[in-house]
Amino acid sequence: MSLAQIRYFVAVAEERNVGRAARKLRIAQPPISRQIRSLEDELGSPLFARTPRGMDLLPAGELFLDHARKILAAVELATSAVRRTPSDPRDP
Amino acid sequence: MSLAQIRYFVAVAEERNVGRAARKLRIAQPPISRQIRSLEDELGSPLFARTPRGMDLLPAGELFLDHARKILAAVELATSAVRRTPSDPRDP
DNA sequence: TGAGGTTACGCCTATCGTAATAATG
DNA sequence: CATTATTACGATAGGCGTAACCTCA
Repeated sequence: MSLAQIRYFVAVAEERNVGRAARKLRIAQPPISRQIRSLEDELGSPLFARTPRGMDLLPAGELFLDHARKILAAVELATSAVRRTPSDPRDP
Repeated sequence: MSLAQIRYFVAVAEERNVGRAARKLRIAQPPISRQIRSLEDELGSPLFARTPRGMDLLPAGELFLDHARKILAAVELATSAVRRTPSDPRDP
C-alpha cells in the first residue's frame, strides 16, 4: 500500500468516477484504475462496485475511506509539525 | 514522502544505527541512508545528528517519530479493518 | 452507441544492492 | 584503525501516459 494509492482511492470515492478523479489529480485514468485494483488485491476485498455510471463505494470501501482520510490527515500533520520546528533557527 | 521512508525512519530512530535498522528490515544500508536524507530534505530540517557511533534523534526527529508511529498504526488499522470486513460473506 | 473502466505496451524515473569512499573518535 | 554513514554506479522494478479494447444499458 502506498500513499499515492490512498490518495487515488479517496479521490475516486469522492468523485464516484475514475475520470473525474483523474482530472482532479491531473493524471490519466489508467494509473488510477490500476492502483485501485492493486489496492483491492492487497486488501483482499473489492472497495467499489463498477457500474456503467462510475464507481459505487461498497461497505468495505466506506470503512476504508474513513481510515484513509485519517492516514492522510496524519501525514499532513506530521509534515507541518516538523516544518514548524526547525533544528537550526537560522534555517528558515 | 512514502510509507517506506516512514518505516525506515522509525527503524533507524529505534536502533539509533543505520546498519542495525537495515538488518532488521532485511535490506542494505544505502537505501535507508538515502531515504532518510530524502525525507529530511522534503521536511526541510534534519531529523538525526550523525555521530561516529550512529544516529542521534534531534528534537525535530523526536517530534516526527511520534507522528510517524501514528501514521503506521493508522495504516495497520485500516488494513486489518478492511480485511475483517469481506464484501462477500463466503470470501472469508 | 456512448460513457466509463480496463488492458497492452513502451518509456522513464525511482529504488535497490554491491563496491568504493569519507569521516570521526 | 575500526566503525559507521555516504556516494557512485549499474541493474531492476514500478508507475505513468497513449492507444486500443471491453462492457453495459
